[in-house]
Amino acid sequence: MPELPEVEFAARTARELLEGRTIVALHVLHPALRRALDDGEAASLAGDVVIALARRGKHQMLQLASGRTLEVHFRMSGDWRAIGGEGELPPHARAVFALDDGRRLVLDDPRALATLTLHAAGSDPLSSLGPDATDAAFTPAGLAVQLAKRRGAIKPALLDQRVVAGVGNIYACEALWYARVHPATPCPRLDARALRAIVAGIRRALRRALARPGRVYGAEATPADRRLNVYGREGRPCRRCGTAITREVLAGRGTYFCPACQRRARRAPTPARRARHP
DNA sequence: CGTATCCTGACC
DNA sequence: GGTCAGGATACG
Repeated sequence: MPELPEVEFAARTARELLEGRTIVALHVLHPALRRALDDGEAASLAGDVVIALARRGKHQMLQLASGRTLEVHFRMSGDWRAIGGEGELPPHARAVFALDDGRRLVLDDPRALATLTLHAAGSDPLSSLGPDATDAAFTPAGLAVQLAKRRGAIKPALLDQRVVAGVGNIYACEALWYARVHPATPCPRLDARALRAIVAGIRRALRRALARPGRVYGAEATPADRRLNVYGREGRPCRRCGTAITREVLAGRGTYFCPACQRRARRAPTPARRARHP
């Protein structure tokens, strides 16, 4: 489920429940969570107070009164469910925060890949994260700097959270469709115009998803949800030109694009790139 | 760089 | 039974 927009909506839910509340207990229900958070750490959360919940990229950071930070990452299928004291746990409950007002916040995660990580006071766990995709600090010029070190394809680069935080497989596909850039285009072949289009495409795809809560993909997305233009639309007509959408695997991820309106750049963008040719 | 891996469920 | 999945990381 979660890319930046879905995490943003989930974070709003969690914020409402958690902020200002004392954690009575954190119950860890799935053993995989213990790889990052041992039982002692989980127990140490009892009595701590959630001062604030901040989202950075796809990470949710719970700032605790003790000065520590509890990082929550949903990975592939995590989500929050809020229930009262009597409510039944959802079928894929993996962890439960019991709060001092009697309510509970449940980490619901079918694939059990989500992580909870406790960071000591004063540590800076997200220092390598790039600018938030929704932030004004994410600019074509900044993207150019990040991509200058890369020779590989643009789409895997957009999925690298050090380049830009919050872009996942769905919105990387969508953004490149808006930008009319082929996902396999080598980074060195992208000129300034293409980078501007990619940044604008990312913003546009995310803005569209952030405009309305709810899933954009999967069983819970209604057919009326036409928020996605290429992802999951293999064989269906491109909404711009009618050409059948193609699916290819790139860097191990399903990659959807229009083979007609997303072409690879034909030549290097700057003379410097070609300087070594005679 | 691509590939395997974590884990479970949905779908063919 | 096999394949695929919205993420990230360890590894060759």
